[in-house]
Amino acid sequence: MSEELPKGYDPHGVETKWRKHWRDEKTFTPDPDAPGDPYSIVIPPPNVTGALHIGHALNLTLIDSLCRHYRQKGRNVLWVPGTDHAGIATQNVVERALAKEGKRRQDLGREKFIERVWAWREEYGNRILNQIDAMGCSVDWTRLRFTMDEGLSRAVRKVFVQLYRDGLIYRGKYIINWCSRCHTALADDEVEHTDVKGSLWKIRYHLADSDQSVVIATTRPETIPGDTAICVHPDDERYRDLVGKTAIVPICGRHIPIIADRYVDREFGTGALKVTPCHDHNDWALGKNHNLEFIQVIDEDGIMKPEAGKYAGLTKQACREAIIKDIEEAGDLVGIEPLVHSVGHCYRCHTVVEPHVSQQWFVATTKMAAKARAAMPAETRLLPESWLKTYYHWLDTIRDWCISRQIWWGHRIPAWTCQKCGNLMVEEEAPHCCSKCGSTELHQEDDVLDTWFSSALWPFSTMGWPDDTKELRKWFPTSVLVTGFDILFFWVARMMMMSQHFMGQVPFKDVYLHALVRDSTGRKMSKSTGNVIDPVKMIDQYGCDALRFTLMAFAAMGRDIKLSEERIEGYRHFVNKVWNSARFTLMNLGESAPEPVDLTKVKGLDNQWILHRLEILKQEEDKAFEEYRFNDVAQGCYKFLWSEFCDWYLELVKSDMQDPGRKPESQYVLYTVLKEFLILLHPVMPFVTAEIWQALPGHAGEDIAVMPYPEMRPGCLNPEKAAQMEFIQGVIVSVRTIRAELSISPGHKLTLRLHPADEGQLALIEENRPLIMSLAKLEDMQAGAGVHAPKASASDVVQGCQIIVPLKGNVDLNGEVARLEKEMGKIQNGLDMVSKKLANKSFVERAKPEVVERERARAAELSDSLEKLKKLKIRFTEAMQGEDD
RNA sequence: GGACGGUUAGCUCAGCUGGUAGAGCGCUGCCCUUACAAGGCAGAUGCCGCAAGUUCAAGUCUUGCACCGUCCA
Repeated sequence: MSEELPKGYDPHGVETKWRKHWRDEKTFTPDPDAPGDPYSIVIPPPNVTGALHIGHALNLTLIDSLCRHYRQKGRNVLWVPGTDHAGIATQNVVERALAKEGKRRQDLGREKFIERVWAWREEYGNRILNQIDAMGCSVDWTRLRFTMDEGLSRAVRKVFVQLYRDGLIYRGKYIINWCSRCHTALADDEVEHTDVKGSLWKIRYHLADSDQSVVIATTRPETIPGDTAICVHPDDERYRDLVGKTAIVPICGRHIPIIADRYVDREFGTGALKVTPCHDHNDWALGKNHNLEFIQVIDEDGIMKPEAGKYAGLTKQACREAIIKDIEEAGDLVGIEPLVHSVGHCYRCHTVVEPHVSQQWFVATTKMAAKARAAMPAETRLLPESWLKTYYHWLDTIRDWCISRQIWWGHRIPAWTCQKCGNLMVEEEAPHCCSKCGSTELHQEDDVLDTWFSSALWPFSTMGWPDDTKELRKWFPTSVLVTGFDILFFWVARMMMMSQHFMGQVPFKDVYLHALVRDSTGRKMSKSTGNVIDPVKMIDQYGCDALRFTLMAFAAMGRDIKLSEERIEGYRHFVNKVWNSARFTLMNLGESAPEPVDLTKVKGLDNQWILHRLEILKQEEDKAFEEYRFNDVAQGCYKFLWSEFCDWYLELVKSDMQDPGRKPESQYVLYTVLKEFLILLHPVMPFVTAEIWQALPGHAGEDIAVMPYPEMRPGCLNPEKAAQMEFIQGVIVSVRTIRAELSISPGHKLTLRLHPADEGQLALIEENRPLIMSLAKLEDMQAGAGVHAPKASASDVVQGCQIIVPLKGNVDLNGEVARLEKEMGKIQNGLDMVSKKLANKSFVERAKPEVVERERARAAELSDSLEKLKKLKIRFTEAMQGEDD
């Protein structure tokens, strides 16, 4: 027999139990040979150093709901979990730990340091995985992956070598973004630009062989020692005669040319630009185009180099101050203006990024970007579509991708240089000797690859590539990628490129970009602001289902989510409501499953109605999932369960349960509706639904996670019966309203007289007498055209049917007059609006006939109601004046 | 400077292909009616940012403006 459920839902025990069950039973480990169309998703790998934050929680909830839904739909679902090694971030964490011991990584040496990172990962790297589990994610734990695993590392090496041989990876000395704190190069998109208050210094440069001078404007005086030209716009009248002449760099006296280039913005500053090719990306381009000298004056640690002359050894900041002071003393400081300008910062540590010239490895992106661009939306759909433009723009303006990082934790670049002859060898496995001279003195590149380089392979490397695996054949390309829009470039675009190049096809059919989770006032959540909502804490406090449901309910496409703890708390009430509706159901069922009846032939209007509503819900949920309308998925469940199933159906069924003639049918419908609803809700709330399911008679020991989506039952669609139910509900609400507004105690049973509009209504009323009696709390009900209606009655009109509630005892009669007048006012307003429309000739002529017809019908019904209410009011006032009937 | 998004009830937000403004929370009143007080019943609340245009009809389509936000340069 089924056990009785406890009165309130307690998530803790339930969640632990089901998590363990799913893990132990390998419920979510699919068999590639099993039937069913493949459906696959790879997890956006969280950082191993990370802890679950609310953004992950949203991401995981959405993915899990998709996986569970499509599993129900009979698809063969694979969800691959895993983490990435987060080169810079992880190295930073371990270095910080070392620092506490007073050590630097250099003290350990590369090998020992790497060991140390692995040890750290062994100890702490599982935290995020456990948290993924706590979210109830139906991932396949047997296929857990890590970007530094042997298999994935092999994929990285193969890709690197192949791209190198295809001429798409090259090494060269270029200007890149340098973080002097992380001590590594960064890719362009790893630089975050933020507005900073700075100054614009205007400095005079004298011309050689003339007493002329030119005033340039700069935000970075410390780079002056590295100046190798002055640039103006070719059309700028002010400077036209200076072009081709030679200027003298203040302080160091170097002679530099004055050149002209259309790049210069004449409006900015003085319209004259100093050019420092080694310390600015745009100047680098100018330097290349105009064959300028390249002089590097700032080193990798942000210290001035010997090339900076007397300023050598100073920090950038100290140098800036010294230079300004010197220039001012020389009388060449023309002015200082405050300026807000955009400055690049390291996305990992927020240090100001320095453009820096150094030898790095690059991926030539132009060709791959063009292919990735062309694939959307033809082969891969991007949702919401509004991101397409951004995606295109990024790919159109892409520069070669700097992939080398001067750190130790990561995939070491598989390139070896012969120490003897300088031969460069790029190989998947370490060569034993030089391919040219045979020397065994080989040195592998010190740099490692950008973490995103390995992440870019994730959709196929996790499935075993470069081996030809069953997984790849079954599940690649993946069905959808669900991730935050913030990594559209970092990750999505690069996966597209790599997948097209190596797999010959796009990595996913759909990309769904979800929003950012913000705090209730719309600010980004961050530790420093102290406004973070910790999902782990929320799960602990309110249960995982409540958290998931909340995130889902707010996940409207293309919009950020403003979240507050109160909302999660609010949806916990919903979890409890589900729980209690199940308790009620169980109490009204026997010990074994009820005898089946033909659901397309049920007799009770309440049963016909709820089955109809359920059918609609099934269709809507299915469609909402297909269209990634997650909020509609959640709202649909909420509305059905609370406003229809609990508020109406359960109340209606109570009266059925008193009637042996109706009980068996209603028991079976109740049982079926709850069951099917639980399956529909399961993708959003896996735990509570699992727990209830196994408590249902006939389902002990079952796991709802493997139950199929309820079959569609078109025979149960019944709009006519649904409309009839709405009429009955209207009658009940009307009586309730009279009761509430006239302050008649809920305990007091009322008498009801009904004058139906037609025979159909009368029959309907009679058929559903017990339902009305019980929900409207009546002691007596009489319906029919000739039924006596006392003048001293409260009244209303529902779809033409007159509702008459005889008033006895201490009832506020004035209250009823006021109530009637208010009601009539409302109807009059509606009638005025419709009449105005119908009086408009153009409307009647030009609007669609069915629209006009609908308005006419409305007008008729409204004026009918109004007429009836007027008469009822007259009778009522007569009664107040003492006229008996 | 460019791109994108937002502006609807006190708060947070839904409103698809134009046809009587919705939900949740909050608020007010009444109720411990044996599934649930984490509940029930009933109620109040909206120049749908501003302005113009298209249309018989605009929260919905077009344009302009304002303010807020994000990304890119």
